[in-house]
Amino acid sequence: MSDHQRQQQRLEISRHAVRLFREQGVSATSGEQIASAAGVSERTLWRYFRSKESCVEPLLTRTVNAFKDALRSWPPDLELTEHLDVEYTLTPAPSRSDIEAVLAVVRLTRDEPALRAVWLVLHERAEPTFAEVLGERMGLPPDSLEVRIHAASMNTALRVATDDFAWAAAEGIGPEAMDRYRERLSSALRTVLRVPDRAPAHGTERAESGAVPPTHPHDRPRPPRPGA
Amino acid sequence: MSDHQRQQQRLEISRHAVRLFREQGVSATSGEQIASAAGVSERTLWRYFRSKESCVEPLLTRTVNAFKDALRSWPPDLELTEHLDVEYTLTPAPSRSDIEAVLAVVRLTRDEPALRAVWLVLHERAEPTFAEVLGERMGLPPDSLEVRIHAASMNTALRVATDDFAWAAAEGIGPEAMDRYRERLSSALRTVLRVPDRAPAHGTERAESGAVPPTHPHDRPRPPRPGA
DNA sequence: CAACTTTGTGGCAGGGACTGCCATAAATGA
DNA sequence: TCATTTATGGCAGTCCCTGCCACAAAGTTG
Repeated sequence: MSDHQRQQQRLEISRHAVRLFREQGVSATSGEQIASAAGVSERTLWRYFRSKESCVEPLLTRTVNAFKDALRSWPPDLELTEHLDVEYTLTPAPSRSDIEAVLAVVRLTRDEPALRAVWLVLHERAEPTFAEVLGERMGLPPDSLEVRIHAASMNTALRVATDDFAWAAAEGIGPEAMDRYRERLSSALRTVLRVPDRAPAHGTERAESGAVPPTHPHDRPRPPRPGA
Repeated sequence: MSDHQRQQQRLEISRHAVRLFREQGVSATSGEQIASAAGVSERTLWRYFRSKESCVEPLLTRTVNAFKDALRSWPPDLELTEHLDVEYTLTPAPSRSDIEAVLAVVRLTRDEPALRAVWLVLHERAEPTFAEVLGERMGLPPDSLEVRIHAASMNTALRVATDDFAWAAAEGIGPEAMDRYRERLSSALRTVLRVPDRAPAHGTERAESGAVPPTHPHDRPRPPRPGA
């Protein structure tokens, strides 16, 4: 079986899993349900995914992958943000419904610690790739501390911006939402990369800290008693 | 039962869990073992911890907490790195063996995805605190995108530096190792905060990308077949 | 085409993580 | 001292997930 076929299979399962998670919640969705919805036996489901929650991975990865692709095509003579403005559309590969599914999952991660974990792990896994590109740029080895830090920061900026976007676009995504997203992402990357801004300082893109607060009171060790 | 007592109990269990994880590996350690080692019933173990792996949390949190404390005592007239050099000793609260345990766990996270996940989640949970301090500093609301990004970057820098340290100090930690750690952490934070360096640029603290490479080939979807 | 090997899948059994429920003990307070 | 709350243990049960085996599909060699 080709690697590509396997990926497709995983993606297909992922779509079903996410649909069920959205409809019923994660804990109310059993592995058996996912398996039968995807038309495979439960046994093979566990061969494809190590855990119930990791079923969302193939879909979630798409946001990071889109960024990766954009990064790799980053020409040396351009600002990163400028390049992303034209390149990082996120619309090419994934369909509209896929995007909405991804964003829905991101929102789910707020209250589902296990999903949050796969989201974070998934992002971290992308860091070596970022480090490679940045290392190239900076003329430093990709495994040097400095490059790794920058890569991780970039990663983090991407994550925060995406989180933000997921909540801002909670009800439907129009082109203006996408624009807002790119704008926020650019802003985030700029603060990380500290590219000399043409505008004097801040004041335009931040200010109103609008949108839904994507903070995460989520996890906590979950002790029996919340109060005193 | 006081909150503090509960914390102590959790910490105590955590020590046992980590010891067992180090001795036998995570998967070979059962919840029952942890419970009986800690002298509680399995039932109450699950009341204290939502999962086997999260048992390491109370210990792991100490590194982040130490940083939090140092951050909070950051006087307005000092560079952060200078402040940390004297304040962030990490030795005050936790004992030597605790520190070693923490570092061992951090090393374990390389090959134990579940542990890696709690490590990442734990770090992310600290970001609001960082954001509060930074927001204060920057005169911006703690929930503004810019502040959150900076907080997250700081977080990430701390994580990468700690990871690095855990591997560099794999065999015993002397004072020189601690010094190296602080140095690396300072370096990491400097690249994130981009504080104007007194030295012309780089060239002193990075250069040799020494230490053990703390990259993480760890997770991967775990497909049955690695090759073709 | 036939025999053989390789690879993907399903079924079954089982272990272990985790939860709900109830009984009971310990702590708190009047 | 009694009543109430709170922490714990035991037990049963569910579900996630794995090891094993048997079988089918696909590729390889003669």
